[in-house]
Amino acid sequence: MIIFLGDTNLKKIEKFVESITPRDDDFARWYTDICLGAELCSYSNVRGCIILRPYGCAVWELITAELDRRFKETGHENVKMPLFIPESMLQKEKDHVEGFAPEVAWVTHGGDEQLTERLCIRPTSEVLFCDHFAEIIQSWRDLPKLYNQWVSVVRWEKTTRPFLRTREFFWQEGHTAHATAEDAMEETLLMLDIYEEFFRNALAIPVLKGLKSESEKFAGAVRTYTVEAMMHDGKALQSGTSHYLGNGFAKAFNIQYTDKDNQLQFVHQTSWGISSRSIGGLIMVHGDDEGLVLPPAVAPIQVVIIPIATHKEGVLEAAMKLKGDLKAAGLRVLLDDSDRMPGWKFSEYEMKGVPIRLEIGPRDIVKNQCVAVSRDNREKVFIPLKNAADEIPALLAALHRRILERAEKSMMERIYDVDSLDDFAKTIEEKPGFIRAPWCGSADCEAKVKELTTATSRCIEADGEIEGRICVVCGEEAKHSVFWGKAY
RNA sequence: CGAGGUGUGGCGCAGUUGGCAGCGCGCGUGGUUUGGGACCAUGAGGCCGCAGGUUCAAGUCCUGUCACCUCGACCA
Repeated sequence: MIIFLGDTNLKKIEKFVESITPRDDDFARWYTDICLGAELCSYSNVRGCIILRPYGCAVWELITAELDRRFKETGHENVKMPLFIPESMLQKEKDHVEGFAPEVAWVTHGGDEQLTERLCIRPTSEVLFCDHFAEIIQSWRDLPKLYNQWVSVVRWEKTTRPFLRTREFFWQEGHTAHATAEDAMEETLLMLDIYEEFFRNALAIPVLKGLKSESEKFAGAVRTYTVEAMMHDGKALQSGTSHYLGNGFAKAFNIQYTDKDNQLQFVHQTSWGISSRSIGGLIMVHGDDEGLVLPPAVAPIQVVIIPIATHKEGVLEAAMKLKGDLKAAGLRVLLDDSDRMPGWKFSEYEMKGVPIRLEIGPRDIVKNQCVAVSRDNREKVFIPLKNAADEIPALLAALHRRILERAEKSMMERIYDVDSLDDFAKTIEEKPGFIRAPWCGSADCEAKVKELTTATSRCIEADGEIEGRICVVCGEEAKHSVFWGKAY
């Protein structure tokens, strides 16, 4: 049988061939297609490492700028610690070294010569900061020390995915030392709040905030708090953590100060971090079948201007004037006057998640207007050229609100309350999302949930309702209300 | 770490029984186009992952090795 296809069908087929994998057909492949297609990153020749390409790097730089500003506003200072940790130093805190040992990369040689002591490539820098704190802290007047660093760290992961789990990743790690446990706890919670605020207001990602269970907490911490986001496929992404370290590290590293009564005291510490993994979150929360959708705060290009029929009288001039107006208004603008077809450019910048597209062609110039199209809903509005600089910021703000609201609705609608383990297993299997269920607090029950459902405890709900409720596993009195989910 | 898969122009792939290394996209140049991924013409681009072996002859067969991908196990 011979099938004749009309022009329209041929076009559709061509487009289908060139487009990315539909999100709901194969989420994992869709994710990878976006990472590569939006030119965020490339695979490198070392397994588990990625090359951050200019566009992806620009997103990361905007993320770092947003966070760094918040850190500075709350009195933190940036430092840079070395890349290497001597093996003996790493081993000073027992829980810590046990937690990280399986994924540490080692340097054994300098040139041809074997080192007398192996050097670990930092998987995190607690011990480096501790060693340094011990040296610089003597008096209560030296406290608090509020440090942060922007570096990359290495964890020799076995299964890797771009941004979500790479062997080397970029992050910030805050490390602070305080006179009292109360001060350290206050810092721990302050940074957690800053993370939550950052995710909402910069990345338009809603998060659940809470305490990690004993088995999920950071190696060496007394308490670990987390912000957890829900991805489009219902899985959880641990997006930022804030640890209250107590004085365990201080004792291991002898970080002491003299208080006002001339007594020697150990400091109380915190550490907290957000990584380039958050870019993966951006993709998986906001992206759609056309590609990435970026919230304006971290969009390297907030507005792309696409002139139509650039050879026609006045088009390019009007586009350049528009670009100048928008730049003067403080927006990040790109004018694409390349000789690509307009349709090609539309698809390209949708793939890259540019929030607003402005079209300006001969028909608009006659009317002294341009066409603005929002990335998330493709809504078109006509804007008089002289008003563009005033009206675009409002469009950007509206886009941020819409994608945040949509993400919030999507998360809230997919948190399911269950009261039995059967119901738990059935729900997590049939309805991707989070489970909220009471828990007695025992590690055995927690492990049993994981074994039966593959879901792990994500965090303990702050003011969870547990009055009169029982643990979904053992039936004992519930101590906590816990959010559970399958996690990246 | 276990199972599977893949290595051939920049990318995606084909390459039969061993016999001149090809196709699509992309890229360069010239021109026509331009409101949802244009078209014509004309060019450039290769140690077939790497190392051995068999053969008159290897992208193709054999042995080894390396890398990457997917799914598991593991993983603050």
